[in-house]
Amino acid sequence: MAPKVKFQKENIVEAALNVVRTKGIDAVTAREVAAELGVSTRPIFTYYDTMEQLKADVYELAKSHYQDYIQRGLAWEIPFYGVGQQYLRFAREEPELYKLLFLTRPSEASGGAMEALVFTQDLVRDSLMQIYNMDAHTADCYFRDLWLVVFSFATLIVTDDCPYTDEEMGRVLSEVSLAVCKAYKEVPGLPEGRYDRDAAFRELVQQ
Amino acid sequence: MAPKVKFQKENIVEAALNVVRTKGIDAVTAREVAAELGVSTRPIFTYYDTMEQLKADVYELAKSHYQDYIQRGLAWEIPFYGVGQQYLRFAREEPELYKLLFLTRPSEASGGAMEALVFTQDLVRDSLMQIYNMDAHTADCYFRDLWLVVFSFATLIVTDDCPYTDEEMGRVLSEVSLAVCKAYKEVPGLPEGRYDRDAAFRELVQQ
DNA sequence: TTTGTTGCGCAACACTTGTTATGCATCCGC
DNA sequence: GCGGATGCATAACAAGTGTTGCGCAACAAA
Repeated sequence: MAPKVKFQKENIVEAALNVVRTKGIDAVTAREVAAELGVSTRPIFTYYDTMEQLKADVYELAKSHYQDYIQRGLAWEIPFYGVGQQYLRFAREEPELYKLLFLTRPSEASGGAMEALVFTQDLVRDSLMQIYNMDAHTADCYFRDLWLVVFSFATLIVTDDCPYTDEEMGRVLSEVSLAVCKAYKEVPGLPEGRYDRDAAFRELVQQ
Repeated sequence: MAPKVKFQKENIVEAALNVVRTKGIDAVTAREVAAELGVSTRPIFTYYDTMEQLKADVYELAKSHYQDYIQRGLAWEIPFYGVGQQYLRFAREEPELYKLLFLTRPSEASGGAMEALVFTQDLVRDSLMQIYNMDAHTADCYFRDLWLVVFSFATLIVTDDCPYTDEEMGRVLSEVSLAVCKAYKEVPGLPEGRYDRDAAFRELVQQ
């Protein structure tokens, strides 16, 4: 009765996400997405009335990729540390998706930075409450410290050549993570000085 | 011999900066800037061959505003703390300029986040070396901690409704600043706990 | 007052965007 | 096979962008 459908909604959203990956959210135009699929612009508008709706779906797909990264971080030996590392990894490997999720205002796409932040905070809070028997408020305070560190690093990574080495970023992150562990677990004595704690952290991880 | 010039280059750059302030850098179009001045688009192109050149000047003007904020921070009782506070103030009062300076890639305008970061780091390093007799590397480490905190807060402020109150941000900032003072000055004993140090900091300031 | 220069308003050009009208070609039910 | 519903390519439209030609009118020198 009708010709077979060549492209599903999924294909279009994935193509649009690939455009974001390579050229950023501003390059997500009807013609650009169509070219990515090797199609005309027509099929896009059989699934979407406006490009805004497509962008909203792209945003959701990007968010689910982000959530995958963070979930994997929870599986690390020290989940608090793992979440931070995975956050940085997301920024390195998917900088344009990072910018879409965290550096654009809600109006332009949907959601906004707050949404992903709250998602992450909920995960970390649950993890801290469960592992360290921490109360919710304290957990949120520690999450805030983690967030301050990794959010800065990640944003520097995606907006410019980051002035800090991966090694330095890892060290600072481990220091913050260690502070959490130290506060709620008896941890082997720390070396003196604020910037030499990574060794102690490695010891802790090896236990 | 010729009609009097109505608009100087300066007027055009300032008008463009006002457009950035109210509608963001993407709204800086020839017609928008002309409307801001109540002129046609023609005068813009007597001073500039392309809009990109105008945007470069706008970027420089925004940077000088930023530098004014930071310079004022150095005049505070505790310059390290003052710089952080002024950085947050800049984000609150000039969010679009902040986004232009710190959340866009170098190619789009000129400069990029690194340029402003290096400028700020130089100022803070000099200040720390002078006041606390700190060596350059240590000063940069402390600057890094300050930067991590305020850069995260500021970026949250301009990209979304920040989940942290001004009071909480000020508290964390004072905590970081206090760590600097504590390391290089004998400071009255700190209350226990990682998140109650603002009282001690206030004491310090009152001395 | 005249004259020549030239800043600027007007309006056009080329281009890119979202969105849509048209018509071809496909392919399921018969 | 085959008819018709319909997915899709083509190409157009309107709106918005940067940029530029045209011509008026202002104004300093004569």
